Amino acid sequence: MPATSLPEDISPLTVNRLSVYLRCLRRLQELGETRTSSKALARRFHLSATQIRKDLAQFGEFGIRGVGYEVAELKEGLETLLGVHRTHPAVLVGAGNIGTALARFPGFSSGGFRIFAIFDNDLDKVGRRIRDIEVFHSRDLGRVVAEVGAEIGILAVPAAAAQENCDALVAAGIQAVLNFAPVQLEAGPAVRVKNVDLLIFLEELAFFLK
Amino acid sequence: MPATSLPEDISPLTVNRLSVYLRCLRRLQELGETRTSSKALARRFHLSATQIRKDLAQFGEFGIRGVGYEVAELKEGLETLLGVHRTHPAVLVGAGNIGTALARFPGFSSGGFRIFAIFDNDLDKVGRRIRDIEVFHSRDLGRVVAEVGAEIGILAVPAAAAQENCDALVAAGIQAVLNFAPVQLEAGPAVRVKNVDLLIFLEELAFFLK
DNA sequence: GATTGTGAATAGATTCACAGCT
DNA sequence: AGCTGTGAATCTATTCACAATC
Repeated sequence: MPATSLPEDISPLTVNRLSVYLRCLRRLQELGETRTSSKALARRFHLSATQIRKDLAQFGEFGIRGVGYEVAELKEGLETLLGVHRTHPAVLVGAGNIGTALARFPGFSSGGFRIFAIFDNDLDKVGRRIRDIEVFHSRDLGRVVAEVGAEIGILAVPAAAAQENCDALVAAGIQAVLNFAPVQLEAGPAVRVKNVDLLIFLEELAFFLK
Repeated sequence: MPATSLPEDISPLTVNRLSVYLRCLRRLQELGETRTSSKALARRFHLSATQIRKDLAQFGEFGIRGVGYEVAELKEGLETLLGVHRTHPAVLVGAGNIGTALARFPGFSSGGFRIFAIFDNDLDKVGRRIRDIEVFHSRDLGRVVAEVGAEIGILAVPAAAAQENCDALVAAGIQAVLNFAPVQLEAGPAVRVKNVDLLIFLEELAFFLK
């Protein structure tokens, strides 16, 4: 029986691993497996069995001692924990290369997120649609964010425009920002910001090249 | 005087922060600042002054006690440490949404990386060019990777095709893989893999929404 | 007999506090 | 006087080892 209580201090590292576990369970379900164990998951997906158990233990008891975990049950438990059992409304700011790719990315819609609007200040793009999502002018950001009740803002604008667009998102009441621009954004403490800097990923790889 | 010695056990966390510091220094240089200090950096970019010093200390002495750091000198030191003082040859596998956006992304070329070839198995795409980079058929991956001497492979293919393409990259002698597919890849211990899963980023944000 | 869940032990990362330079 | 570089102290994360359960 999943308890799904929500303790206060959970590390992002743990949360990221929960996402990984969720992927693994979805994969097992595709393969028709109905039951698993921390050891089986660890072996197959190169994880740590102890860590899986410790991570889950923070949220309740998901397994049966001596037996293991019910795949469907644990999967649903993780979906609930991560909050992807419902769909989160999001908006995308920036309809350039990366923004367009994100708008077309099918994974979001099937994974608990939906982009309801795109913003750009290029008048050639305003009014067009990317995958059925309308592109609005940036000046309408506040209004549209409120209308669609967006919780998450995805920032895919040039570095120089990132802070002002972040400010606009925050002013419009957004709660979390996924930022693809290579700048350290300044948002209030109430807004969670996650930075995704493609160059930093490559630089990490470059560092470890011998 | 930068020592730029290379100790053996450096954490990826440290390396990512070095990348952040490098961005900060570039920004200061744009603004015409010629000298800075750990405290000044920390205040301006919301970092930890002690941590900046500790991170740098692992690689030598970059500053002057009582004075601070020379912006240009520290910037170059970090570029050398991260290995971006030279350009790393890379290839991109997958010319779909994300692959195309990556190929067009100007940041790579200006940041120490260059994509020399794109691979796809869609014959409609083979032979075309994206931003002057030729799209080859995936069957030519081994030959072309060897020809251009690619060190880094960027994987932007569907999940189901990720492992086989990773295998092909590894067989061709690639040393590091940046993987955008939502799968835990199996590469040898000699190959460094960095996973970038957009859904996991959003799930982290979703978790922390109240 | 097998596996979970967990306190204790270990390893790793960050912060503190100050000696050592300029 | 002010800042770097660093050992010591603290905090965080992971792993070990085993009691509890099926």
